[in-house]
Amino acid sequence: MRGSHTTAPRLGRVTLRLHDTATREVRDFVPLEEGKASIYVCGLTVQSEPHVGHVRSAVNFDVLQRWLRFSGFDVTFIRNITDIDDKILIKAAEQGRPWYNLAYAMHRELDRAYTALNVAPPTYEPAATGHVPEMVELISTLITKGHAYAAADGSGDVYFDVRSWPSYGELTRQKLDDMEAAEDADPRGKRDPRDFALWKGWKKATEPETAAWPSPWGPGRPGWHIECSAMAGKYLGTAFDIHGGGVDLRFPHHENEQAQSRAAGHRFASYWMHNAWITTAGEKMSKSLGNSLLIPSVLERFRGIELRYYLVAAHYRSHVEFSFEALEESAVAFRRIEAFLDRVRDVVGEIPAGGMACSEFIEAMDDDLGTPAAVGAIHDVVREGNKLLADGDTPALRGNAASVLAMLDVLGLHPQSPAFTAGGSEQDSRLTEAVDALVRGLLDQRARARAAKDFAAADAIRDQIKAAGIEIDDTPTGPRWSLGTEKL
RNA sequence: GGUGGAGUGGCCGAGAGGCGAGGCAACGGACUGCAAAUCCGUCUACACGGGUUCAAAUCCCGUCUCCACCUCCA
Repeated sequence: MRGSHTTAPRLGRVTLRLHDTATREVRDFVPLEEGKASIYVCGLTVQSEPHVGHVRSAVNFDVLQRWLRFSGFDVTFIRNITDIDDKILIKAAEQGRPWYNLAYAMHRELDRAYTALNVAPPTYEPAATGHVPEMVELISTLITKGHAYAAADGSGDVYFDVRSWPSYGELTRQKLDDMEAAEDADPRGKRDPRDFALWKGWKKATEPETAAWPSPWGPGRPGWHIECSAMAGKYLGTAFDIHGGGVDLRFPHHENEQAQSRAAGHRFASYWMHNAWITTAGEKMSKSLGNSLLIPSVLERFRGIELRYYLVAAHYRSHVEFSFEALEESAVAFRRIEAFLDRVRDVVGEIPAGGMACSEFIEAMDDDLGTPAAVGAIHDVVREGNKLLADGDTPALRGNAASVLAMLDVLGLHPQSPAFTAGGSEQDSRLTEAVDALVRGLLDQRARARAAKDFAAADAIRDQIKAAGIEIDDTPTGPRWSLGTEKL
């Protein structure tokens, strides 16, 4: 079971397979440049507080990033922030504050959520508003090449001309003529109703001056799709390996991105990866959103590491029906792993770093990031470890636990990750020591009562400790205490 | 209308032609003063109807139900 592979780089051996939405196949991952992987993932539009669905995407692609690094790739990972768009402007206006104030506040909320879930920061996180010149340049290129035009109605809008790009629709295998034309949409200055905005002319009457940038077509702001094309081009070049995002972005966003970038002469992404939805009550979260699904609210009931485990235990391409019951079950399963590691630490001390991942885990991850099977493999190793613990085989146990830790780390679930231990202050550790001293005193009394076969007294002490929210486990090496999982 | 996806045991969730993922719950056993934890075992499921095959949850045909996207939702 254990150890035919190590954490050493596995360059030269192409073993990783990824599902490519464009071909709808699981294909060998062959990077453009040996040993390197470049990834662009669509981040969020910072218009409201992040909910569970938003962080799923981030966690899924964080696992991809970690797995590529573990596999020895030099990873460049770009995840953008869309900090200017219709909804931000509308919401900010409703709330009577500047749009950039709202966007920044939501961006900070998002960062907090990412941190709580141990989502590693990307190589760079470009914001749309910081890249308007690059977008203007790309739009100009498209106009020059005959794939875009300034609207004839004098609005200052610029549209991509879908009829000028024959392969439009290739990513989602749709034919232009089969697409439902938005019948209610006003044609504005479009040549075809399916043409999409690259640049939106400033609407003086309804939008603040701060939301308009200069351009050859007059003041305005970029369309959504062009942002990602421009930022991906700036940080990853005209060709890169993987483009990711949620399934809903396949069309129109990713289709449009690809059309724009290829029309401008870029090869763009080699692989497209899309994470599935997480719904509640059968509905997508944006529809059924109550406050309870916002990240800060979920984190009042579950730890970040538990929420992350829940998300990682499902395959990224599988639809997840979110429920607190399922999250609770998942948390219980994770605590089983954690409790094992705690018990091991009592026996062997600090578990060494650099453990080996088991081959089942590696095979699962190489197969399109098979995190469910990978998690299953971790549970198998934990079961082995529990036996070693019972047998008192300390040397084997050390390796076993190190393996568990290494695998957890790849999934971003290492319990000692700074993200999960942060907040522990000097005050907290003193508090822990104080509680430990008190509990130990009570446990000594209980031990004396048990030695005297006075089980009524012994159990009374255990109940008293339990009433304070502390669980007692009798182990071969003596009793140990831990904070109970039920909140008082 | 077009495109993509889903329906699995009490529950959550994998798998994608043969060799019973994993977890939770339940039950039986071991261990324990009793618990808890842990280990061993039990519970043999794949929406429906046909078909292909020595063998189908997995492939094919049909049916039903559900979901997402179709121009600024992760």
